Amino acid sequence: MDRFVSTFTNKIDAKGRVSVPASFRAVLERDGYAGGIYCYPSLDAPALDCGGERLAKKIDGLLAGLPDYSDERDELSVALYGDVQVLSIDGDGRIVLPEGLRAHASLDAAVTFVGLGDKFQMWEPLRFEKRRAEARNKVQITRKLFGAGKPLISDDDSGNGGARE
Amino acid sequence: MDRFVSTFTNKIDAKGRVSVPASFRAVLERDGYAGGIYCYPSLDAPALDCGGERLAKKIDGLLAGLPDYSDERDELSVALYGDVQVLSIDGDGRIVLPEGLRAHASLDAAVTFVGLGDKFQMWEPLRFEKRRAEARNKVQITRKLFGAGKPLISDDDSGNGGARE
DNA sequence: CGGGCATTCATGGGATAGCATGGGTTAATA
DNA sequence: TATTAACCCATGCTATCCCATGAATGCCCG
Repeated sequence: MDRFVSTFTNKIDAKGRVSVPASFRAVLERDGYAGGIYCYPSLDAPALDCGGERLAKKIDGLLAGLPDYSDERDELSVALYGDVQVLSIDGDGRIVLPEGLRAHASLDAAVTFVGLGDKFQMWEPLRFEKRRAEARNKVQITRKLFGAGKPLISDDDSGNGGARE
Repeated sequence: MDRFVSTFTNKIDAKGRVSVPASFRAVLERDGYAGGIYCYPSLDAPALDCGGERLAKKIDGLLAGLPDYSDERDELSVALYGDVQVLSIDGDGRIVLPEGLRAHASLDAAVTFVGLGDKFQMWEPLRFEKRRAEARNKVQITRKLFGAGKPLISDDDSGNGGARE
C-alpha cells in the first residue's frame, strides 16, 4: 500500500491522543517516515491536512521557486511553515493534537481520517459526513452530465456513518 | 529534523530571558551550533530573524552577489550585518534579548517563535496572529489566481485532488 | 464446516522524563 | 562596591513511554 485510502474514525482520549489508522501508518513508513507527520490547517476547509516526507518536500518545492527575501516568499513561508506542526507518533501509533489545530477543525471527541492519495485529512466526524454527502451529490450530477450509466453506489444508505470497515 | 517548523510561544521572565523551543535548539545543533544564534531585526516586519550557521552563510551569499563598493552592497551590509547580534544560549536553553532587538519587535511579556524552514522569527504574539491571518488570506488569493499550480490542498475533497503526483 | 486460539489494533491509565519557568548565587565589569 | 550578566538548582506541567484491556480478524486444527 502506498497511498492513503478510505476513511476511519477514531476517538480522542482524555489526554488528547488519537490513534492514527494502522493502514495510514504503513503508508507513512513507506514514505520515508522521519519521526513525525506534517500537519497544518487546510486553507479552505475546517480540516487538517497531513502527510509524510513527500508532503514536506512539496512545501519546500513551492518555496524553493521564490527568491529569498521577497514578500511572496515571506508570506508563503508564514502561511505554510508557520502553521505546520510536526506531530510525532508514539509507540502505540498515536498523535497528540495541539490546541491550535484542534480549534481550526473543531476537533473534540473524535476524528475522521480521510485518505486522499498522497496525503490525508482529519475532520470532525459530523462535519465530514455533511461534506461527504455534498460531494456525493456533485458526483452524481457530474455523472449525469457525462451520461454515465449506472450509479456506482446504490441508494440504500449502506455507506452510513460507521466509517469503520 | 533539520528545519525550523511550527510556532511556539514562550514567556519572557523578569530578567529578560526566554526559552528557545527545544525543537529549534535541536535544529541549531544539527546546523553546526557555534555557541550562539544569529539574530537581527527583520527588514520588513516588526520581528526578529534568527538562525544558525546556515543563515549566516546565506547572508554572506547575498552580499557576494553584489559588487564591492556599490551603494547597494553597503546598504545591505549595514542593514544585515550591522544589526546582527549573536545571542548565546545558556545551560537551560534560554537567551537574553538585548534592548535594541526587543524594541524593534515590541517584545514585552512573551515571544512567538515562528519556524520558517532554514531560519525562524521572533514575534510579539498578538502581532504575529494578525500577520498570520493576512498571510493566509493572501495565499488563498494567490492560489486562486494561479489556478494553484500544485494545490497542496484540494479545493474539493471529493476526490482526486490530492491523488496526483 | 465450525470452534477455539493467536494476532493486530484501538483505547485507557499509570509512571517517567523533558521542558518551560522562576528564583537564588556566583562571577565579571565599571 | 554596585550593577549586570552567567550559572545552577528547584518546581510544576505536559508530553512521552510502557503496560493492560478488550474487541475484531484471521488462521489452524479438530
